[in-house]
Amino acid sequence: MKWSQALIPTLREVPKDAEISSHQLLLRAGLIRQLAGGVYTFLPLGLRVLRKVEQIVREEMDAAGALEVLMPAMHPREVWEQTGRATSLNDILFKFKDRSDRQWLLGPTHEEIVTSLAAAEIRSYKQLPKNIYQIQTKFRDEPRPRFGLIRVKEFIMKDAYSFDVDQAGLDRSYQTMYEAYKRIFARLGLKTLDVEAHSGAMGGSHSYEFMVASPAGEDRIALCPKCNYAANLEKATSRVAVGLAGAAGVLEKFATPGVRTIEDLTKPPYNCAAQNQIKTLVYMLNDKLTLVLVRGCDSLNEAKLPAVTARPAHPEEIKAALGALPGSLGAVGVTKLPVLADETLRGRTGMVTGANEDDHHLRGVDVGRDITVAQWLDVRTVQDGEGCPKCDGALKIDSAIEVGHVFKLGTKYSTALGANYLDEKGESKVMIMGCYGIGVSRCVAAIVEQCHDDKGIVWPRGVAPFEVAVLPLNTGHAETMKVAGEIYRGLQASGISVILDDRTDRPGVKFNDADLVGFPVRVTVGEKSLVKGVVELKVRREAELRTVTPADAVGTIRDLLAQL
RNA sequence: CGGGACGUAGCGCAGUUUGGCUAGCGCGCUUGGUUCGGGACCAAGAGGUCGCGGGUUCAAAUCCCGCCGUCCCGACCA
Repeated sequence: MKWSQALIPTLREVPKDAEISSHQLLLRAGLIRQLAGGVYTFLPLGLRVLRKVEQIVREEMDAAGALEVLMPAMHPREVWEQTGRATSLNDILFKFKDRSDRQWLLGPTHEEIVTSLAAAEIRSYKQLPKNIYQIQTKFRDEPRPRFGLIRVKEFIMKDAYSFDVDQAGLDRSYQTMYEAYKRIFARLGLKTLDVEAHSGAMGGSHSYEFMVASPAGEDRIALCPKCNYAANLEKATSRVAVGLAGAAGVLEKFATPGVRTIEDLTKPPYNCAAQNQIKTLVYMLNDKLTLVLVRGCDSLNEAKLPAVTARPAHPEEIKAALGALPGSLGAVGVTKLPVLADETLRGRTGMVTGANEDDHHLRGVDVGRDITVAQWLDVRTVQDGEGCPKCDGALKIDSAIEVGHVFKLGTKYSTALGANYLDEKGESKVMIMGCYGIGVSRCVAAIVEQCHDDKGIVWPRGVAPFEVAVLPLNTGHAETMKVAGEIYRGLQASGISVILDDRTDRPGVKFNDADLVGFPVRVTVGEKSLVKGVVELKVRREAELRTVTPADAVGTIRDLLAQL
């Protein structure tokens, strides 16, 4: 490709609407352009990167025995009604009608479609296992698109779905995908953390997310630098140093006019440390009003609640059940409602909690003596610096971008959509599913987040839009153009992707654009070095400048690339 | 959906507080010339519904009302 004939609209200045580095650089390097909030065009260079990512994913999926298909982006609504997700996912669905008023939606994911396919086409255990995947555009009406390509309304995803006869088969399929994912991210040049994820109320036993640590990430993860324990904050646990028990005391009610928060009680005249308070939260768990207790210094992790459906109770519900409003709630003496308590409260004495009477609290609470706890469990959110659950290290909390997810689905969709097969005995059984996603377009952003410097992108070789850029510095100089042209054609002939910057711009422009776009290797052909009989090679991610004779250039570049 | 900011040439911005003649600046773009190893210089140009609609006024980029769009924080996130 000759630069003069390409469409690479690099930007000298940082676009106003871009805050995170991948967004800025993808725009500045001329890879993407925004059409609307969360909707982007991939320009030629961006598309080349996207295709490379896709191809790596495709090769590894194929190698893992998965079968590529292409499912529709538009789905009749009825399929989604069969699993109930037309309703449960309603808010993120793009919906429309055709000319005869039939209702459609744009697929936000494809469990329904692939399971319908399996139900229709797979009948016998002899046809199993199968792993079916696609690379497809997905549509989600995100309430808030943001961060460039990281959270968008239209994006490209690789989604794979495994169908097995039994749990052991699912375990194998899952393991195969897990290993394929490791290879995929390594080839993409992404350093990922595989973290235990919250698998949701419907989930199976295992769910791992592949995360790229980045300040632009929307997920929070807890990691242990010492033993590599890593978990999504929704799931993370920790060793907590239990504070000193307060003096065992007498239960006593005291007036706290105007006090509504834990923090209020930490101030004079009460001076009650947050960790010696009991935070009483009221939730509707599986439609049953339930009290949930954590220490005042902790925050509840809703994902850990043992329920399929959970929502905070409304103030009216709370007032009706406990006789007080949030701010003065407590579990002392409550027997009509189940009480769940975090493990950190076990055995605590001398605690302070609400009295279920507005503007009054209780002190001297002995949790074991005064509160009827139905269930002890871990429902708190891990905080930075707490002990690692697997070793004696300390956890760090970081932001990360989720680029992949492997998940044991179970039979939710196969049951709803009748994906059954006949086993050896002729009995009808339901297929057991796993699903495995990779955010392909999101990976492009994640790679840029991880691979850039102050000059621009530093593409890993495997996904670079071109592996080499050849820069003839003075296009008016015949010898320069002759040498540059020979190297350009030589690289092409060796199967190396190369762009020739034949623009008439000054050298500085070319150097800066090459750095900005981030080609792994740059070849500089200029009069200064030509008189010495050499051209210059520069590896984007290194500072060192090498010189080689034009005749040796192609071979040296091939060697350099092989090391990248 | 709640909170905040912004919307003026392709990009980045000034001008809006305090209404006033032909709406400016830098970069980029076009033409000519001089240049040519890290974003050149000179000269001449092109390019604008000041987000949209309504209102106030002799007069609106500027004031008022409504709407739309984009970004950030939060809520949400199969």
